[in-house]
Amino acid sequence: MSWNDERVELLKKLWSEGLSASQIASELGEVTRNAVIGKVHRLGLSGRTKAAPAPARPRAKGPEQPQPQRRDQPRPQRPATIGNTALAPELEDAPEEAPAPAPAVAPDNVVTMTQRCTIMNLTESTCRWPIGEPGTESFHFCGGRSNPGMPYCTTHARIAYQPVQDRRRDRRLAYL
DNA sequence: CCCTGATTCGC
DNA sequence: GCGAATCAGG
Repeated sequence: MSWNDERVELLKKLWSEGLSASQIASELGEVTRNAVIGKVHRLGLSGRTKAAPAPARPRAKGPEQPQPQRRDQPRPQRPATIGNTALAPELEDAPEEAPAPAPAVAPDNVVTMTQRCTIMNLTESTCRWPIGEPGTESFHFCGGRSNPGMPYCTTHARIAYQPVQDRRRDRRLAYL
């Protein structure tokens, strides 16, 4: 696959949004993060503004060369939810430790729309129920419509916020 | 060890 | 131009 206009555009967009090269690579598909970084530099949009933690590395190997390039300016703080971190909403005590999308007790809501939300598609109104192994390519979020004030859709909220008394007794845990 | 981005250089 | 390899760091 090559860098057609669409892909370059998406690259620019995502990069400017503060996503990491690997995240962008995953999103684009069929490219490695190296490819993304290389392209980013070629496009001249490196260093999304940032302090200057890395002054300038001449690289240990090979003959040294003058480095005309510069890339340091104050960086604007990345969006709150980046890096494969975060996303665990702090619920008082609901999810315990195993948020298991349990198909066990089939929810009446059969139409749990799984829109395959990636991290960047999450908004205030999208269900943040994690699906898959965090950190892997297939990992995504439910993406259904969340209820006001709640990070999950109705179906997943029911699983996450189980009534105290119910929580006590058995619930078979089943991961997706 | 996981991850970042940066740089070089053979292709 | 492309991107793997490599580097420097968190």
